[in-house]
Amino acid sequence: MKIGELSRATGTNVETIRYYERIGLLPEPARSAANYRSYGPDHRARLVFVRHSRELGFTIEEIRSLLDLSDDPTRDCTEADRIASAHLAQVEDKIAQLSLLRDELKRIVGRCRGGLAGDCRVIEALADHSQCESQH
Amino acid sequence: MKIGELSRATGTNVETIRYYERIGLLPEPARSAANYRSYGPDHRARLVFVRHSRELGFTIEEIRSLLDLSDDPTRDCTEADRIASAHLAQVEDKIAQLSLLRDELKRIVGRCRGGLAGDCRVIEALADHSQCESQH
DNA sequence: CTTGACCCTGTAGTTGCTACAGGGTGCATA
DNA sequence: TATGCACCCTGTAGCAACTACAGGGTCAAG
Repeated sequence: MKIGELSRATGTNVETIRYYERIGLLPEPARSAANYRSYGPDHRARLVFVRHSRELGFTIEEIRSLLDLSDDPTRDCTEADRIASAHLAQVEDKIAQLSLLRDELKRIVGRCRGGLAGDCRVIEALADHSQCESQH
Repeated sequence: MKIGELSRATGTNVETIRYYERIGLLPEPARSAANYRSYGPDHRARLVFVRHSRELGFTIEEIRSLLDLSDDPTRDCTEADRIASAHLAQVEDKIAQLSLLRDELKRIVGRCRGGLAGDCRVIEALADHSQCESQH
């Protein structure tokens, strides 16, 4: 299949596929006589793996490690679990941090009475960290 | 005060202060005879405003608008409330999205029995989106 | 007089793409 | 046969919001 077909089959931008190849996440595919990239089911499966991992928020480097593991089925797989666990912890941290942030924003928003900017509670709150209840 | 003092006073990297100046978020300060930047309380207050807004996740462009409002106290301030509300909505979206993600990751993590990568449930789950319960 | 901490400008790197510019290929239609 | 259009190629530059140098100047203490 050509790059456009792979793009449609996986919901991945054509430019992104070429980018993944450039950074070595996808192997260089065979080329047609016209120098067009030609992909098979293995390429497709690998790209699906990459996209799915990206959707789950893994970084390119994490995905690289996960691909290395999956390329060598004789390796110990606790490493994969370690990467995923570390990522889960990061996501949970991020949620906690955003929740604090949301609470502060809620307190700030809606204090506006529609008056002049000079009296605006929103702007005042941004200028003065001590009005915040938490370390965000 | 010199840039290093302002840096310590606000917990902002020196390079970041110069960056804010370059993109027009902070005004160009006066210079000493040795061409050192020289800041006063107004600069400091403005930088505190910027940093606090950044900590709350506002983009530079949003901060630019908020600073414009705060620079002209006769303007209507509903705009400030609108920016903050839109940002709050974005944060809430992000939290919801990360929560889905966290749930999927939790299901994936810990399925590893410490065997070989060839049988790894973690890697398998990443390769196969259909094992997921939600659209993430 | 030298050491070290600070300051300056300008540029390049980071992450994960995305968007051209400027060209070539391949197939259907007039 | 011409020509239009969708697709493909490479290479480079842009995005956000910084961060990290390189290569130089300034200043006070010992």
